[in-house]
Amino acid sequence: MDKKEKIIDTALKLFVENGFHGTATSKIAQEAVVANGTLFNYFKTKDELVVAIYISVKEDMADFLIKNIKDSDNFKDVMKSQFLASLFWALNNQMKFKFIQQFHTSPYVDKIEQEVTQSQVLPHLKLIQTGIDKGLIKKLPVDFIYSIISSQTFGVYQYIISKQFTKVQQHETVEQTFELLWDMIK
Amino acid sequence: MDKKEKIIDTALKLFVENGFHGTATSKIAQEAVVANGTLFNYFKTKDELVVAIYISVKEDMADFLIKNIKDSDNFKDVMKSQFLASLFWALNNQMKFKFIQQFHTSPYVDKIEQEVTQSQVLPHLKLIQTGIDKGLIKKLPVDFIYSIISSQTFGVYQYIISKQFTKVQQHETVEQTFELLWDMIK
DNA sequence: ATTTTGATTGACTAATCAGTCGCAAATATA
DNA sequence: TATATTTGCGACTGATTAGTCAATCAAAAT
Repeated sequence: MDKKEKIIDTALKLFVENGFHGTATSKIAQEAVVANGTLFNYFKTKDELVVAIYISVKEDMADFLIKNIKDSDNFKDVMKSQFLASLFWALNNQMKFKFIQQFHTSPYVDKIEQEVTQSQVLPHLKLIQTGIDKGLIKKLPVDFIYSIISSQTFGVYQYIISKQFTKVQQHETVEQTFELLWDMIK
Repeated sequence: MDKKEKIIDTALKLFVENGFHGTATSKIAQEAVVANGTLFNYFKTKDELVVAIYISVKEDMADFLIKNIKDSDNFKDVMKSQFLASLFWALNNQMKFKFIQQFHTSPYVDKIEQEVTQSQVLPHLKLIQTGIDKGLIKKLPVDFIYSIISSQTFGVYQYIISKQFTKVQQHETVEQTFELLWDMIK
């Protein structure tokens, strides 16, 4: 197996479990069954590793969302498919989702260039803009609506995790939340 | 000035700036103009300090919210006053708010007893229950609605921070968001 | 068969860390 | 004033840390 990938996977797990600074590089190397020096061959510093994981995880999610855009001419359906896909991904990649949250609320966020982040939300902003142009959702700033939807996603995620829902219950809750959300912005 | 308070204030600032493990206890003591050992007189361990700050900050916020409950028989007004107060506090105590976020998405959350957290959200849950009983808001699980509102609060906060709004613009945005929220749950 | 190349290793280090401890100063009690 | 208690100090330590580097290895290229 690719050592770089192994290091990323192991580090992701340990970071989520013990925090960024709470995880020693030696521990990562040890658990990844790799020499200490190998880690630093692939990542010049520990910080570089953290940022690399963030980018990798974000790409992973972005790829999934792109693949799941419902190609319908019904705007609400398209919005819904994206909302469902986001939550589906989060619930099926809890460690990665937690990592993103941890990263976003940590001082590391400042170490990442705006462009990287911006390019990933752009498709979503465009989708929202389309809805506004068609008069299907309220005339509000696109990034305001995006902000609301994102945090709502996070909120439902937390709620679902806190309960021990079955897949069916999870799906019901997500559907229900989208309807609420839609009522709000339509 | 009270040394314990000075330590908490300094630690809060440094933790938000550099993360929990990224901040050395020696650095905290130094910046608080206090001896290294003094810090450990007040807090047995670094972890204890982190948790103490969390509790202190949470109390601070809870106190503010209690003081700002509008004593009206108009349910919507009461809800609104709480929503506005939450955001007002967050915007005027950004460091403390950031600390809470950082804490919530860190492995430290597990170190805090459920009871402490529960007692602080209870008044809000009760308020929501009242609204449901009176048939003023939708019949959904109270903690689900609480989840929705909380994440909405966080979302608007993030949005307002990302823009550089004047006080007036901030207020307008918050008011507007509450109306959206109300439309969603009513 | 020999050389070259690049990946991999793990012992090593200088720095930093959380936490200790014996003592001094300040404050309270008598 | 004398004594007791609390509060504060900072040099110290043993453990741990991120990061280095010269040596080794496997495999490909010559």
